[in-house]
Amino acid sequence: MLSKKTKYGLKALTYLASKPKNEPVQIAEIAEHENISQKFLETILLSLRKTGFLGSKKGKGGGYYLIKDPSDIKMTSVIRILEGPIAMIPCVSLNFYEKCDDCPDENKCSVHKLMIQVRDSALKVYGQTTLSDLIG
Amino acid sequence: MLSKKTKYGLKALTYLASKPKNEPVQIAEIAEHENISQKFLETILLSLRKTGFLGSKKGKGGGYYLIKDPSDIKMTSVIRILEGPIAMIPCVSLNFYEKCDDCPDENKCSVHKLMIQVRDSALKVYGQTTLSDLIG
DNA sequence: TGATTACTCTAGTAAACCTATAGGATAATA
DNA sequence: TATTATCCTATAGGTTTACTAGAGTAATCA
Repeated sequence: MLSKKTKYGLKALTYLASKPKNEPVQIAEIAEHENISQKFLETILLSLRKTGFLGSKKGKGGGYYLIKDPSDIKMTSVIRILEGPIAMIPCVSLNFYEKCDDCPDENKCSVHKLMIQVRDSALKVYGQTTLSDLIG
Repeated sequence: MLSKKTKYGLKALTYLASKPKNEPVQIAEIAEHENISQKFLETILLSLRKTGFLGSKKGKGGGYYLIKDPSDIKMTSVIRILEGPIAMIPCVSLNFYEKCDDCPDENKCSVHKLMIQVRDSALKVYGQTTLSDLIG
């Protein structure tokens, strides 16, 4: 399941992408337009800023804005930041790999085999989709 | 993330599929072979029996066995029983649809748009994979 | 019949995770 | 200096996950 965090984060990014570049948009405006709890959105936007997607400006006329061009923001990186691994199980994760306790041999594991295919199919979608594809 | 329940269930099904048909295999044997807590596996196999994948026999020489041919068991149905929806968000789920509270218009939602693609790509994998593809 | 075996079923629980919310600190602007 | 808006940490409260306990039921075999 996609967390609310990821969902809200994506919506906020899309909203920001629809605005003129480098024009700060206030949290309150995004929250209201997308029906998101403002306080919750604060923490989400903060993490998107710390990971290099957003810039911010404090004080009057401040807000958040996209740093990169929407067509340069791939879903793979957004999802990994907000949601975590794209793989459904750590033993097939490219960026968050972890061995299974119970598996003596990954290469013989049926779940492993299946989940590699699922991962690759998701990766294909996320890899060819950028923020600019989500607008409009 | 794939739950342990689904992972263990898939492993158990694969193990059963590798055995001669209609020969009951005890929970204890599956649990030991796949390194799964026996008590936990009990509840998983029970739910697979109740949903028509497995048959069971009580008493000495009893156990669980596959009812259908492995090539007739599609991953779509196994996953839906064990894990729940294949979609990552209820508003794009075919079998577990639910409207989002915050979305006034699904068709204009960027998350909706993206998640339909992800759902379809997962569905393609699960739809063309059967239990027999996972053996060996 | 009675002992053993093995599945059936209901509850309970500890830990982890999710979805916020609170409240003060910090910085920019006017 | 007053106002605006982000920054940051902590924590509350609910839900889900991953088991575990223990008693019940049915089948087999001596």
